[in-house]
Amino acid sequence: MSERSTTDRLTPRKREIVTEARALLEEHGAAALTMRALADRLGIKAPSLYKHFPDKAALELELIILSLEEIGAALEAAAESLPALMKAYREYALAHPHLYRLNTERSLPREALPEGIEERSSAPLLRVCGGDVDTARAAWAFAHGMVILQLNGRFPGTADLSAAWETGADAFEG
Amino acid sequence: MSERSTTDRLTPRKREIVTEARALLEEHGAAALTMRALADRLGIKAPSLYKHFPDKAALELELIILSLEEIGAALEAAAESLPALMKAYREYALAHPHLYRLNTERSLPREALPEGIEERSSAPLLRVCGGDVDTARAAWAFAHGMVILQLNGRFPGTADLSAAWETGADAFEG
DNA sequence: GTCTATACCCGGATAGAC
DNA sequence: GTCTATCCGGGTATAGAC
Repeated sequence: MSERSTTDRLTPRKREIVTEARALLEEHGAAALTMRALADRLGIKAPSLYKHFPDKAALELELIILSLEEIGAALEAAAESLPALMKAYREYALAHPHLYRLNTERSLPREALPEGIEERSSAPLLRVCGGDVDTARAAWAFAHGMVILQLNGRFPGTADLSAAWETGADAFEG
Repeated sequence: MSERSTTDRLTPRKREIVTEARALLEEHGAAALTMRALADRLGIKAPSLYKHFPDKAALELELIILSLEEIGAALEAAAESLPALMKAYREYALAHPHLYRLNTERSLPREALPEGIEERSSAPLLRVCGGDVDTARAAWAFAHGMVILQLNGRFPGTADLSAAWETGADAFEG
């Protein structure tokens, strides 16, 4: 269970860069996360970033890892029941919408990910579903759908989303 | 119930352009849908497109309208039960992944949409849910989540997604 | 309705000096 | 590890002739 966290895996300078990248992303969205803007924020010039990361994708990978770790931890802390776990998922995603998007809107670069992180991130859900992978996947799809449709402005402004969440949580508990 | 379809609303030339835009999008994805590439495909130069549409967003709007109409029709044709309707939703989305993405990954430009199209598109689902909006929203979130997580390569390659769909459909029927 | 020419802005990334 | 200078490519969009 050695779970080398982001903190151990990166040099201090790289961690600083990732931290600022995260802040930039969370504050202004994916479109604002450019190598130039990030460099500005760090008080350096864009080309200097390439001494630390080979390309932008490598930087984004660190953000994805970070987000997977945090989601796993948030779910772990709420794994007493499916409704509690869904509440934690919803709250994490809505608290970090741009990071959540970066994480979920592209296919996982599985080969580049630290060993076992994908499993760790979803283990609490699977456990709460009694090991039933079909229920776990369906529940995940529901939760992700609720979050992302809301973030994408797809529900009417008047919609009572908490009621829909409750309906979904109940549906998967039977 | 006058439902001016795309076919009546646009001049023939505009329809040709929209048709080619759709083909380009469906064949090569959103990133490939550029004004230059679209013009190439039509055998004209990019600036000429601006004689027909004020900007790219206006063109994309037509694609979104088109997709909403088609989804509504697909659901209408399968509205005998929730599982049947979900099957239709899944099949439409997977048959037109890039169009489906264009439609769902941004907030709906509701003011620019033809009157009532959003309602028409979702009416079959609401009807099948017996008018219960919470169930309809939860079921939609589930279906969208399943589709988009699959398109984003989020499920393991070995996952039995049909089983997860069935689990979800059952959950919302009780 | 189409063309040519072009402006404009933005992005990621590299070379080579210090 | 940072800099300056620069390349290269891509996109949307406009002006004005035909």
